[in-house]
Amino acid sequence: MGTGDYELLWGEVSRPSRGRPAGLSRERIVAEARAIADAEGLQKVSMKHLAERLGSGVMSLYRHVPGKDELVLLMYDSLMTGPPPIPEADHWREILRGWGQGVRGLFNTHPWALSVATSERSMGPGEATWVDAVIGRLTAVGMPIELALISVLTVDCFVMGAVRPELAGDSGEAEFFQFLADPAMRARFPNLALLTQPGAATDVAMGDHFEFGLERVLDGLERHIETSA
Amino acid sequence: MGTGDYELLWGEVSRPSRGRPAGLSRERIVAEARAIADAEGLQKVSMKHLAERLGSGVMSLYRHVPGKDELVLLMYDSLMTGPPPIPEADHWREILRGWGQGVRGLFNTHPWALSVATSERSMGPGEATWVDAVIGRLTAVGMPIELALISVLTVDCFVMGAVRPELAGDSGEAEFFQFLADPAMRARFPNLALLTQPGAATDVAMGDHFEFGLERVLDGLERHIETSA
DNA sequence: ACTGCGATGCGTATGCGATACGCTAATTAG
DNA sequence: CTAATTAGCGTATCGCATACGCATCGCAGT
Repeated sequence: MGTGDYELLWGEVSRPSRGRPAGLSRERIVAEARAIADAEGLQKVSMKHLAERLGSGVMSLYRHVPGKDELVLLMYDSLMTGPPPIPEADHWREILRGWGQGVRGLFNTHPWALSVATSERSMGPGEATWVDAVIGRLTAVGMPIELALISVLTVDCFVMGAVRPELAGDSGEAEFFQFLADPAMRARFPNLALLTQPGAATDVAMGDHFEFGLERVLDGLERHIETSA
Repeated sequence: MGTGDYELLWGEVSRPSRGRPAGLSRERIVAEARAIADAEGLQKVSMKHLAERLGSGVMSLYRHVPGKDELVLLMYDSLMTGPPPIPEADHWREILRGWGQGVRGLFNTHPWALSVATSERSMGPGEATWVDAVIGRLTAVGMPIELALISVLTVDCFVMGAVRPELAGDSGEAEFFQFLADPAMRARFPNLALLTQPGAATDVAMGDHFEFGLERVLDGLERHIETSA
């Protein structure tokens, strides 16, 4: 992966005038694959299943995408075809907050995207468009461009990390600490046990974990800006 | 996954006195699988390859682990069998910094672990031990326990997000912005183009991205503590 | 020792997913 | 009308996880 993906993501899709015209298209394949992933999970995206949905033969797909792995990369980048989540605000903090929440929303809408995002890959046109846009907006409101880049990266890092527990299930904590039902385990993990005692304010903390963490990251950036100035 | 893993991770490994004694053991299988993953990547961990390494038949493995997916979970949790990365410090900030760096080191030593960590899963005994330990240490130096938990979660989120680009390759930036070699692309992404201009201080920023981000997160937590007090 | 239960080791068979190859069908340039 | 060119896709292959059932091995109880 890594290197060879460049051609795939950035190469142009040729549309020859000669020869048999294409019924399928890379666009349609990627869109249908995304529909499957959204509805049934990335695991259910097989070339066979995909071909059935498209009403075509399995091997026909290979005329439009090099292979399964590459298809997944295309699926991911196509998520960022639309407008980036940049709020109409004039303060960097609000812009980054909106950006972070937008990215979170993306992963919540397309849970399969997280595993793609956290795999080794190179940046595609969609992602580049989005990143370029935020950075442009941040510099427009006065943020130095190097700081803008690293701030976006930092926020993204936090968001990707923080989104995982959300995807694990709404119940969250209940299953997360399931083992603490056993008294022996409460003795083995006394601190975790404290947190699940009746009366502990953990529920609130866990529920708002994303918001809390994001604000802390923004606080940290703010302090850095104040200190540097 | 998710729910059914509980028994696997927390259930006791029976050692019956009757019947034929086991030559293989779950422990040995997991250890060998980890060795393969460390050396050749998680993708190369197949039941066949693993069995060859262990000098056993493929199906013998299934007497000790339920299946491949479960094996991977066991591999991950076994990473946290040793002592947690908690520095001998008395200030929460140093403790969390050391913890964050330690977790980062874990993922750098075992790159395959990141994809497991970012998949949906439940907490195993190893991870529980580590988390219990940090939280205990943080409360010991005066941090409220709810804050300790959410701070650890926040740091973990950042670390997991920030570690990915590191694993992608040492070159990092060069390949990351490969498409910007094309003048047409520099026009299409003007802000990213600025960042790769000769003279831009991006190299430094990207290189220290982890350290920078971690300090920002810690700054954010510090401000929150000051404000709350 | 002897025997039989209870557990392990593992060969074989199955089924699924990805994909290489090569033939067939559909257009269009000349 | 024909040759060139490209898309559609059936068939075959290969790797991988794993269900099933049999053979094997030792200890427990006699």
